[in-house]
Amino acid sequence: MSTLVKIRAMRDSMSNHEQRIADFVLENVESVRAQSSKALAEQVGVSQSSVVKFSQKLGYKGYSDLKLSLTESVARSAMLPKAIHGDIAADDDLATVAQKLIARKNLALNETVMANSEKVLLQSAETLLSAKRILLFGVGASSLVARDVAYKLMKLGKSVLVENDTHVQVANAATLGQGDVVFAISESGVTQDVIRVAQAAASQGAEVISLTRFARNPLTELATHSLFCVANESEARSSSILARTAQFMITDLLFILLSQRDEKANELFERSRQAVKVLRRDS
Amino acid sequence: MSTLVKIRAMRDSMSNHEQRIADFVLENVESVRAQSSKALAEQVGVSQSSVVKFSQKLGYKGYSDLKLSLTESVARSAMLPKAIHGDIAADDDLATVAQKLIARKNLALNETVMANSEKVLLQSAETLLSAKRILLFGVGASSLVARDVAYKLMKLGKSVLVENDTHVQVANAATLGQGDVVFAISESGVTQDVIRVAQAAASQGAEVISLTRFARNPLTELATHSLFCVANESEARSSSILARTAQFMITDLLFILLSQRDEKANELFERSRQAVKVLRRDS
DNA sequence: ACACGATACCAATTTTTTATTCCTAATTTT
DNA sequence: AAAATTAGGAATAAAAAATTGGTATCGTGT
Repeated sequence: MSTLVKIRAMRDSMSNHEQRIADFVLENVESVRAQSSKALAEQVGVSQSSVVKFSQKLGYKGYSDLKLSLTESVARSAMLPKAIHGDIAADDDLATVAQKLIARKNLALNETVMANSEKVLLQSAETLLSAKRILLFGVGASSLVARDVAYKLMKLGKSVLVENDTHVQVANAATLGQGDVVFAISESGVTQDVIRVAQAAASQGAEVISLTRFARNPLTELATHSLFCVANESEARSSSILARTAQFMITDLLFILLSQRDEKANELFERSRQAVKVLRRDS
Repeated sequence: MSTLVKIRAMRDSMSNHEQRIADFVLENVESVRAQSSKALAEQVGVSQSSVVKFSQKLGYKGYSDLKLSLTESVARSAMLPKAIHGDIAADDDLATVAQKLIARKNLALNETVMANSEKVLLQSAETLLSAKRILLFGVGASSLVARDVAYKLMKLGKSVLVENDTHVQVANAATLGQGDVVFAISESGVTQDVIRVAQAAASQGAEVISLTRFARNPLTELATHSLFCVANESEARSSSILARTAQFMITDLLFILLSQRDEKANELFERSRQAVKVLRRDS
């Protein structure tokens, strides 16, 4: 669904007419696929050139390119396990809730993977692998994800900094420089604390990897590598369950990539596992 | 793959030049998708009109239509669950790793739900709902899950204790009594620290909810309500990714059950969300 | 073997579609 | 309020696709 996700993500930063095109496309994907730019323009009530410009603004070469990519994503998403639609309702019974939750998590996982470019993922992995030091952080719920990544990176023998206190974070960031990496996690991408730290680090020459929702936001602007989460968290009830699920998808994926790359990984990992085993027995 | 199948099926009943076009398309699906009829014609060494006729003979409106349908089938087949089975290998490429990871997470989610009895899940929810105080803990990676649950319970207005330091945990447990609940998370179910705390709490009359791997273990023996995770973590490489995924499945499920039950939940939750929003804007 | 119809194929042309350019109006910035 | 940037459309250029018309080729029946 990547193209549709992209359109949805950029919708809010679009102009009047562009939004109208976006809405129409989102509503009528199927019919758009078979229409020419002129026909679409007429239906929406804008000029043909606007449709072409809309396509180009989304990053496509032109309208044909958009259409191609649109059919591609539609075909892709049609192959995904059909999720039970509709939000989890207050009177759903346990089995239904469980089923819906699984379906939604699954959708978040799939869409998150599709929302990210292979290139950026691989580059991020390389960057982390060759980093001298890695500063991880996130605010609120994301801080747990940051901490999880930190544990994993430690297992790989990386030098890692995690810290909840934002003041300490800024202080830490100030000590970073060339060859160091900041991994910033923020669902919204607008949290000031995170931006401040990223800014501090970037200005010292450290690389910044961001993990945010799939939309333009201040954090991605700062980042050297932007990773994205897709979580269609329509209702408040679900808290940030899906956002977290999506974040972990990316961090887990990165971790696996790192393990694959780092030849010493398995050895070191095994050693640390043994150490824990010993501890467990002793205590 | 339907389009490619169709081409292959009709290939034999085609004329000389048409077969040449068919062969080229079958060999170079990817590049054809981006080519115009003229370009394709040149590559194959036939006229542009032949390419159009070829498309029409296959049942498409024209060349563009064929191209669209071609990308569609390619996308479809790319999405087909390829090598779902088998571990993630060191030389799997990114797409494969992602697919396998999703498949494994999905399996963990489903099996975890199936491993738990509805009754225990519902009882656990009720227990948490009516608890005076809730002490949460887990060791290592599980401690993050505990913390996540703590955040969510706080949003619901529950009185929660989370603590990493095991000594403090024991001290905390000692203060618990009738009406209090311990939520203990431990993948193995044998970690001494966890058991000690659970024991202390249980002896004071507090209820114990355990979340462990799906097997008999000391912790479930102690627990009033035993919840289980299923994570087929065959290889070391995956670290505790699947275990964590499974643990979150259960805690997320519990959280939703609680939200459903607690009428005040949405209101309180909304309030806390607003508070965070304000903070964000100020800072 | 030859004529007949059918099909294959291409070049040229027409039609359709797409992309660009250039201009105006609106909006934002200074 | 002036300047600069941006949104959007009309007109046009460019490109691509589809049709046409005609010749060559193939197969079939006589």
